[in-house]
Amino acid sequence: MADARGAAHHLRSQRPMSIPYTFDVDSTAASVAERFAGLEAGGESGAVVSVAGRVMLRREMGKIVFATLRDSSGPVQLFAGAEWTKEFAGFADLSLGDWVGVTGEVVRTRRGELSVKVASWVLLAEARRGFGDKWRGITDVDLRYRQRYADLWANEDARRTLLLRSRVISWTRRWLEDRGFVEVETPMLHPIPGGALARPFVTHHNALDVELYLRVAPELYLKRLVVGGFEKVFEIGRVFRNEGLSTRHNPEFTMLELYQAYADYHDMMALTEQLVSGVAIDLLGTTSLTYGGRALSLQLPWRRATMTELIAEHAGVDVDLDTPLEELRRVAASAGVEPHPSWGPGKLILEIYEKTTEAELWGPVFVLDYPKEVSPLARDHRSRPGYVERFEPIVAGRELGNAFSELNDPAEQRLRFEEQAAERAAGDEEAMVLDEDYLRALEYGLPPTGGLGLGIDRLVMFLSGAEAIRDVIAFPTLRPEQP
RNA sequence: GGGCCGCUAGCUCAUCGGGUAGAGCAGGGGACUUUUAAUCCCAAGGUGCGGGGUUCGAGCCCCCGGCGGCCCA
Repeated sequence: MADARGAAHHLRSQRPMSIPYTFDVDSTAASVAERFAGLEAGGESGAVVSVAGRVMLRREMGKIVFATLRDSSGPVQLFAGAEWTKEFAGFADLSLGDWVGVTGEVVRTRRGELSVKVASWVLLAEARRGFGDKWRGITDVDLRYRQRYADLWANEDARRTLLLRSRVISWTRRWLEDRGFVEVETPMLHPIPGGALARPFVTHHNALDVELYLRVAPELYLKRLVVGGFEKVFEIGRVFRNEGLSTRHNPEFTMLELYQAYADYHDMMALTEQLVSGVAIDLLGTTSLTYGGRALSLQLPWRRATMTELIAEHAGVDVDLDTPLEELRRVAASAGVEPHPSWGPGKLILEIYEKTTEAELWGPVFVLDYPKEVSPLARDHRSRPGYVERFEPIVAGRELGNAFSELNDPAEQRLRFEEQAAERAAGDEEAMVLDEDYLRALEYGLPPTGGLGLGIDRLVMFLSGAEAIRDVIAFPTLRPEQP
């Protein structure tokens, strides 16, 4: 047990003190600050409060001790003195990180700091490990994510970001419900992975003895619900994609997907820009953001431009589906793409777009009209043969989502699935698998429907200024710690 | 997968032409009745990521591996 002893070496010794099961809190740090904002320096309010939280700083000066307590609302100073604080010596012995409950009068010190003058206090939990450098916090990136519980206390930004995430999700939910959308929950365990071009995680159900897949998207189930009569549905939930980790990718992330009957992708664009600019206005008070040191305006309306137009703008080449394959391959290759022989013009154009254009698109822009070849679930464009009515909203060079006028013709959907099967056979592990039950659902009749998927993590990223997806996820996926 | 950078006390970081390591904070002891990262004194704290090699001697140089970061694919 040499290791255990070594690891425990820096742990503080346990103090014999009984920990109560509850503590009656009647005020938060923020409420104290608000309620007694008018108290003058040296003033005594006469009001007694009970607060609880963690000791963040301590200033000990003999017969008196100042401490900074923080609860989830913020900091407040504690002011203890040998003459008025029960068990003063114990209070003076508190360590940074200890949880305490405190009762006392709200006063303002001579130096003007609003304080709770500790009459009595109780230890609620002992911090047997320190929270790192009290000024610099924890900066080791790996340590921050592995020990998020410590990071969240040590780094205010980390807390603020997760709080914003919570507000974004709750705001979105309310906003959609106000517009008549109904929240639903669909399976996370899929017998057939579908709804996105991505590699799934595989798992096994023992009782049924079948392979199941963690969902890569809820899409196909949500559209089944539209078939079943839910005209406006949405789901906010986790999806899982078996891909690498990066600043922008976590294997599990949160998607908003919504479907609206009788609507098309133009309606989805309007909804997207209203939702995103609305959440910014309501939660941040502005549509003028800064991301990565660069201004980002979410002001409406957002630009709408086709993929081929944008490629022409950014890569200086005119490409289209009737461009000779050889030329598309040449353009792709000169953009640094290694064209696979099985790729048709649509896939080549998409690759060219992703390589030359996407990252250059800063300000919100709807990239319209994707090649049918790469969009197996989107409906044919009403006037551009070979394209579908699909768009991706791009913000700060990243795709924020994906939307289309949904393909609702079961025969056409079957053809698309068969093309996917061919690509899968050709080695594309991200290609979709034919889903007979989904086709059966379409045969019952899916009305014209607009669908949208929005990446909540990415939305929170640019609203919060976080440059890594890990910052907006409480517990991002990490390589397991070595024992 | 490739390139670059990093890994030293619980945390944040130093050190040197190769001579087996130092500070701040935290934690421990002490002083101090209005502090704001309080201050001051004392003591303690290290398998320098792991393994090889070169060398009289390696935290430092070389090789292999591990983990992490950034960039690229």
